[in-house]
Amino acid sequence: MTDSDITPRKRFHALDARERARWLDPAEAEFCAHGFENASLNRILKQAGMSKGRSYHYFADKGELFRATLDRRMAGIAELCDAAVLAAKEPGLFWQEVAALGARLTAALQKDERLAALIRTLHQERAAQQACAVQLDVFRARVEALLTAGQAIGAVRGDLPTSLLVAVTLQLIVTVDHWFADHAAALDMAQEQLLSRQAFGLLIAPLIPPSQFGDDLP
Amino acid sequence: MTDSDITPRKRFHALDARERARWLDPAEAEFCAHGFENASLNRILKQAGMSKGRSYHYFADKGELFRATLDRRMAGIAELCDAAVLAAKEPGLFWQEVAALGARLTAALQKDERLAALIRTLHQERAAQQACAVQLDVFRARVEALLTAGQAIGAVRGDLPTSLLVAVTLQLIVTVDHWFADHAAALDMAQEQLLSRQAFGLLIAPLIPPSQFGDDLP
DNA sequence: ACGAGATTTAGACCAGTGGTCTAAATGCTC
DNA sequence: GAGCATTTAGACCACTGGTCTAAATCTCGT
Repeated sequence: MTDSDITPRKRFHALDARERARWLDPAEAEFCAHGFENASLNRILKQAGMSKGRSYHYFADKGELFRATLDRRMAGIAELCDAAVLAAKEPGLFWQEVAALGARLTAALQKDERLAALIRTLHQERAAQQACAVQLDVFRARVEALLTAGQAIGAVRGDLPTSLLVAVTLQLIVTVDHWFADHAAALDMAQEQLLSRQAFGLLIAPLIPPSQFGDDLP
Repeated sequence: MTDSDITPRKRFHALDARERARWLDPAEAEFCAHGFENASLNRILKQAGMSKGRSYHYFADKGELFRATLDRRMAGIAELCDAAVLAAKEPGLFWQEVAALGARLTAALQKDERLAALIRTLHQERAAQQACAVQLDVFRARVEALLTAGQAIGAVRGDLPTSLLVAVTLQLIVTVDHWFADHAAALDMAQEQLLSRQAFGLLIAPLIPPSQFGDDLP
């Protein structure tokens, strides 16, 4: 059989984990250190001792290598997102489950510095977002399902398009995360715990049905 | 006098408006069409009929050219931000002034498509943000002053660091703006007006003091 | 064990990037 | 018009991600 219908991605996937790490370890180091656009493919290749030809045999382009790097780190994250939150039948429980979910993800990111760096790159660079469009859509769909479930039981406001609420929520998550990353050094642990509890309120404030607070706005 | 203490920026500033436009018009077209990083300096130069040497005589680097482009478009925006909002003495009036300010800025951006494109680039590309760090800090300071004034009269929650509220507010502004830019085509004017009123509530929700709504959160 | 055919690999090469530098042209003043 | 500072053109640099060819290697039927 000719290789015309075998994508580089599949070829890479067929390699064993040991061999894949020979690519992904240097790539991850480079992407974490320089982000996506400023990462140099040539530098990665030199570091990994691989040639251009080999690279484009296994990865269609730079984006595919980034995606593979991210995929490896993301393994094990999916199982943190259990479905309990979708089953909640009243707002109090719903938000409690959301808070627990958020805490789990936050803890995972705090433990895995490399993953946090990759995700921050993904957040900051449009080119990286294009490279990972599929994964991002999956994540977006997850958040959308969550918000829709919240709307169904009246925990989330239903007077605005879901896509707008999703966009706002995603941005708020990364913004708050980013702020904590920037200011973590200046906080002791007690402060950080207190703040992150309050920051959770910040996150969900735009989602609360507007009738719940006094409408003294123009 | 030798030119060792004259910066490229000053040299460009000394040109008359007619001459400056010969640089800025092609630069603006390129930046609007391709963003910052993907804009090609060589293409701009070819378009403007200028040489490399001349370019680096007037602009230290690509970023300085982008900054000059943005500066020209931003002239006239500052006067839209009058100080009435800072003088408000009770929450209702404060939010009313904020809404008016937001409406003015939104209208300005809707009228000036090029400015909107440049600002969107500024929002999306880290490299552009670094090039315009000074202007961004000025804007951040403006928002911070506004929020501090709001906190002083109890219109804005005071239980979280101002810098966090500033970060969240800035991101929400661009996110909501972005959503509307993406979905404007699918909305008729009446829908858009209604939505943008509601979206304003979305914007300020994280800023409202938390005691104002029932704390049924974990 | 061998040779044909497919797969994998190395790395020269490409058009492009932002930025530097030299040397000529130009402008300005005495 | 001489002499000097400023301005200008564009060759050149190291580098980018990506393409392509030709050689090496591997696989497999005999």
